[in-house]
Amino acid sequence: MTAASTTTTLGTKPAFEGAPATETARQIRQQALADVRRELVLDAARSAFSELGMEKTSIREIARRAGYTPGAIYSYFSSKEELYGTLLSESLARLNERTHAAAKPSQSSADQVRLSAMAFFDFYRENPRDLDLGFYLFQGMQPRGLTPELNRELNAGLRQTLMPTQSALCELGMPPPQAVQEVTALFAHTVGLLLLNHTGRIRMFGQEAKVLLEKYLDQLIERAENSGR
Amino acid sequence: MTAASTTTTLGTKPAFEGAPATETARQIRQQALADVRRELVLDAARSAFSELGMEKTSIREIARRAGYTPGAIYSYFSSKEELYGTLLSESLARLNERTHAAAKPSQSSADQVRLSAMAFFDFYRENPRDLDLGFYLFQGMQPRGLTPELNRELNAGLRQTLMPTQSALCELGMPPPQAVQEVTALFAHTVGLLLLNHTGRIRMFGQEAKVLLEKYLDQLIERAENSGR
Amino acid sequence: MTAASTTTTLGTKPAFEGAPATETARQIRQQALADVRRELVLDAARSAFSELGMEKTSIREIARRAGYTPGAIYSYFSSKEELYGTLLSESLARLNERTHAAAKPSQSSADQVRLSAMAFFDFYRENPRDLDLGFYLFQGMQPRGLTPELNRELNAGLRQTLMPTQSALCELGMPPPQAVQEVTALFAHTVGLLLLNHTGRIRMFGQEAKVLLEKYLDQLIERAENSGR
Amino acid sequence: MTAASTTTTLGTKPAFEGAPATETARQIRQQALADVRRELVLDAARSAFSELGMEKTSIREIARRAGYTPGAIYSYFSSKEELYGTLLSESLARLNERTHAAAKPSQSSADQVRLSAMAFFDFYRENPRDLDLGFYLFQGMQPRGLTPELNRELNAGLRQTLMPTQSALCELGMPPPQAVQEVTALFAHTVGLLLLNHTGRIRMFGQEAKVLLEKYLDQLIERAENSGR
DNA sequence: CATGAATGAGAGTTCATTCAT
DNA sequence: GATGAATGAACTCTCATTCAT
Repeated sequence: MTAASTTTTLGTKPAFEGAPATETARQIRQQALADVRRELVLDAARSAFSELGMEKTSIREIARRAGYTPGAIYSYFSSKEELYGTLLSESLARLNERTHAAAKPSQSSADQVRLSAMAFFDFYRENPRDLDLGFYLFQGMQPRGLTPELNRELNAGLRQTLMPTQSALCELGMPPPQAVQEVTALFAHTVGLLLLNHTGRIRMFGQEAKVLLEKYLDQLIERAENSGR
Repeated sequence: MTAASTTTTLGTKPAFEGAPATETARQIRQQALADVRRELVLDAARSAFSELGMEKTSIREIARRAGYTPGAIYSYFSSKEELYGTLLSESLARLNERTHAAAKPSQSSADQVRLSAMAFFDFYRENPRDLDLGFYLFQGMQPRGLTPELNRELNAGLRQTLMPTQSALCELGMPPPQAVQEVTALFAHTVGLLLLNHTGRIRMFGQEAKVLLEKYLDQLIERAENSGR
Repeated sequence: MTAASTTTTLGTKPAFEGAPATETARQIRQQALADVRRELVLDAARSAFSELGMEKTSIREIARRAGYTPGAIYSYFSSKEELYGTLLSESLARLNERTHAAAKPSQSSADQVRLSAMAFFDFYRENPRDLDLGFYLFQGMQPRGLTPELNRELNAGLRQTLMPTQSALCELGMPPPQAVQEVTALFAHTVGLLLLNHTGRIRMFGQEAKVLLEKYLDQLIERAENSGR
Repeated sequence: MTAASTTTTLGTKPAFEGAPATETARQIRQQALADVRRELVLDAARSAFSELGMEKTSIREIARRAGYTPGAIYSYFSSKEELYGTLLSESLARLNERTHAAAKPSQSSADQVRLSAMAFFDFYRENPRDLDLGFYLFQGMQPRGLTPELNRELNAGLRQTLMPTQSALCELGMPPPQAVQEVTALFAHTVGLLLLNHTGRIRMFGQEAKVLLEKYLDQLIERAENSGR
């Protein structure tokens, strides 16, 4: 900016009346660059979280890892919470991809239930910081400092993530309303297991989270198969 | 001093043989007073937590609510973490009482399962901040700044809480190892539902946490009754 | 960014060859400014020390005098001890300059002993807070919170300071091992006198520190001159 | 106080017109007890200092070690500084005893110089915390918070401590004014060596404090013996 | 005389955020 | 867009001292 203005004769800002077409093209390029840099910040934030945890990660630390100074972060995110929100949004997108990729039409519906549910479980098991992120932002009744739009988007993303499992249950003969109910229960069950696992409490009982989830899925599939009759 | 004067008629100095006894009486009263004040601090902490959440609650805020200056808190708790630990410990004690009171020998074993499990659920549903407390302190692999002894004590307390349900399952004919497994799964399921409920995510699915838990318990009892055969 | 803009001729961005140079120039200016401000903080610290003494000087007080808020100090020094260490380091550098400047080759060796030793004495006599600083940081077996590197640096600086005197003693004919010993004793003697002077205890004896040091130096030079024979 | 009032019938305060003789006897006993307890506090302070150092020793810690609560300390000392002052006063008394005991009339005057000076050195070498105490209280121009009386008393005590050495120098034939001067210089030299030793700086030079002091004393005695001629 | 609860001031330090450049 | 200096409010915790009992 400062540097840029030194070479122009106007010294203030690029002329609007110049070549609009080029201007637009350049704007597009600029936007692309901005997106890349924004992603760079998000990468830095992710790496900081996964190494230091949610609480020890400061804007300073994220900036440092992104090769920026703290102030620069605010060019891309208007607050820490917004940055977190975006991070969660991307996390949900990756999760979504995993659960959808897990359930292929070539498999039996039972397998689709099992695999999509397991994909969900494995995602958070392998990336416990993504779990932290979700807990951090959804603590309390109103999600912290998230804009309502982002909140709705996150909710929709989460809902979407469970669709493969829900559809597969329907295909097994379960009536849609019951499928929704079962998917909700499955979601709760999975989250509970992940939490016990993540906090180490499951060792208290001498159990394995994955084994328990497998048992739960067996029973769920049995209920689905029986529901049709 | 105060105590001493109560036993003498002259009001100046205690009789020799009276002294030790009265001394003790005074100590007991003093201790009782101290306990009351300590409890007052804990009440302030609880109220702060429930209004502001765990992270926004500072020693300053707790002191303010207790009518103290920050330094005074350290007469009762040597650190913030110790205060939190005590709070969680008391929370678990209350929970323990609830689950044990819920399952009476006069009831059928099936009802004992249902009622003790529901007592657990209702406790946290009614006192969502107690849930926060547990999550706060058990975050990460090693509980934050808790002494290992307190950690063990808390683990034992939690384990104890689930015993009524576990015993009732055994009485229904379930082999002990399976009962432990089922209780673990039940614990996870309940925690998951509480979380969805607490964060409002369950509305997303148009479901009721309590209904889902009831369904889960029906299935659990059925499994228990069948396991004997 | 700046680099990217260098490819157009339209004047929105700086020319290729100009950018790096200006960039560097700006960095240099920025750095110079930063150095000035850092020195400002050190000045404030020095003034606070000299008025309030070492222990009553807090980061808050230093910030106040420097026209900063407490947090700003941490942009320049990562901790109170680092600030103190820097202060001591600069103090030693000034002292070093004085003792080296005092002993010129044109003088007789005896005068070099006298003048360099007196320079040491006068420096601390005129700047008693520099003495405090040294005592503060070198209290106890391991210097308080100083990094080992800084500690080594300080030790080396102190050692260096006494070299002019040591060399002059050798030139007077004193064997090096004895010169080291004598310089150590001289150092102790000087520090002792400074201390008595600084704490006012020397008045107790109705003596003058400088006179005593002069006598000591006369004897030392005599010993040096005799040691050759 | 309370105890005192127990013998009166008025129950409020001792009657002046009561039995003065008995009152006095009891008062004396009381005073003796008070002195013992005061000494107990001083012992606690000494032990705390020698284990924790001057800075980490708080009134709380001293009280704890004395078996008292913090408030009780103020029955014996009106402030922390007064406690320190008393401690230093006792320290000087012990030192005094040592230097006087070291120089016996049966020894040669030269030995009396050597032994009394060494007694001084050894005392502080063996009890480095007593050195800290002196430095702590005599820092800055005006001794911290000491009453002028105590200050004078301390000065006199210190002066007294060096008398055996001074007298012995006179006996060796040194004129009194020169003896005072030499004793002052010796004092400074010793303090300087103790300081270098205490802070570990003497290792920098590869020297031994005691050896240096012995050399200094040899020279001093030689000067004394020559001064008569 | 002794307690012990409480104060009040202050310590060092951290951090999201702002803003002139 | 980016810098980086700076703010301001917050944090946990310590301590000498006071005072009603």
